[in-house]
Amino acid sequence: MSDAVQAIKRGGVKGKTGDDILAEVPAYDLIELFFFAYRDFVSDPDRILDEFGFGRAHHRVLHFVDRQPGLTIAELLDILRITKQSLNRVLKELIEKDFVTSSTGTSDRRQRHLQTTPIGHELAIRLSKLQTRRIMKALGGLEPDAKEVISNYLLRLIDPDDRAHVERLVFSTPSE
Amino acid sequence: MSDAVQAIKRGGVKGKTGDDILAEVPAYDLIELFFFAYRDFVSDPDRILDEFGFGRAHHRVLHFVDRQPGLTIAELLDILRITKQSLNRVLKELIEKDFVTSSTGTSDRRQRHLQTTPIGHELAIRLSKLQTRRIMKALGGLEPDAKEVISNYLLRLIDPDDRAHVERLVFSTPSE
DNA sequence: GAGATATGTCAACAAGGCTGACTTAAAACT
DNA sequence: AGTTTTAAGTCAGCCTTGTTGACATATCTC
Repeated sequence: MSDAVQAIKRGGVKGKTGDDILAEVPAYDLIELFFFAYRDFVSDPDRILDEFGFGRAHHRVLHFVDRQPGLTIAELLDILRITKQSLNRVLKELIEKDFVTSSTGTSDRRQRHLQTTPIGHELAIRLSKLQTRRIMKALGGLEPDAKEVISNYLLRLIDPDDRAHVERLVFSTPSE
Repeated sequence: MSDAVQAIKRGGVKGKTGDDILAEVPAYDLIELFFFAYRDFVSDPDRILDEFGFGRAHHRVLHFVDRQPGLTIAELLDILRITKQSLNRVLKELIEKDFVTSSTGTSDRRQRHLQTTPIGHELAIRLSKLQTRRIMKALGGLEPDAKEVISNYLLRLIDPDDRAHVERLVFSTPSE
C-alpha cells in the first residue's frame, strides 16, 4: 500500500474530509462491474465443461494442475482454499476420466504429484484460450499500458498476505 | 519461454498478426489474477452476512434491491440470471427477517416492487462500504486514470449484448 | 519405536443452483 | 365478455460444490 493511502486511513492528510473518505461513497460502479464481468468471464468454459460432465470445480483443479505440473495435493488445497474432501470428489472424477494423473512422490512417498494427461492438457488449453479471447478482446482498444494497470490492480485486490504467493504462482510459467 | 512470446504477452500485438495470435498464448496472468481477486473481493461480506444467517445469494439480492428501489421480480431475475425458484428462496428469507419489503404495483397490480427496509438498507450500505474499502485501497498508488481504465475494461469483459443494460444499471445512481 | 504429516475415505449436512408442474391474480387481446 | 398471456408464488425433487467430524494408511522425522 502507498504511504499516501496509509496516511489517509490513519488521520486524513487533507484534513476536514477525515479518515472515512475511502469508504464514504460506495464504489457501486466497480462493485457491480466486477460482479457482471466475473460472471461472464467464467461462463464461457461452462458450456464446454458440460459436454464432459464437469463443472467449475473441475475446471479450477484442471487449470492449476495443468499450469503447475507436479503439484501436490497440499499445494492445490492451498491454492483453491477448499477442504480435501471437496477436492477429492472432483479430483477423483478427473483421474477416473483420465484427465489428470496422480503419482507417488519420489523424495517423499507420502505426497502425490498431479499432472494433466494429454486430453486433460488439451481441455485445459482449450478453456484457457476461450477465456483469453474474451480478455484480449476487452483489452483491445484500451491504452497500451492497460494490461499493466489492470493486472496490478487485480493483484492489489488480493489479501496482502497472499499477494507474494499469488505473484509467484501467476508470473512463473513452467507450462509448455 | 521465448523472448518473442514474452513480447507478445507484454505488448498485446495488434494489426497484421490478426486475431489468432491473441488467443494463441493463454493470458494465464489475468485469468488467475481475476480468479484470486474476485475470491477475496467477495469474501469480505461473508463474515458479516454470517451473523445474520445470510449467504452470498442474499447479499446479491439485497444489494440490487437497495440500489434500485422499486425493482420488480422480473427485473431482479434478469439481473441475477437465476430462476425464480432460487430467487424466491432467498427473497422470502430477506422479507421474513424484515430486510426487504414487497409491495403490489399500482399501475400493474401483478407486479411486486421490492425495497430495502431501514435495517436492510443499513446492511447493504455496510457491505458496500466494506467492498469499497478494498477497491479503494487497491486503487491507491495507481495512476490517476486507473479507475477509468479498469471500469472500462470490466465493462468490455461483459457480453456485448448486455453491456448497454449493465451500463445503465451501474451508472445511474438513484440511491441516497 | 513414537509421533507427526500427507493423503484418502465414509457419512451427513447446507447453500444455492436447476427442472418441471401447477396455481392465482391481473392485464391484454379480440 | 371471454380467452389468452403475463407476473408472481409454490411444491417437489435433483445436482454441484462447499462444509464438519471421524477415522485409516503409509511414510517421514526425531
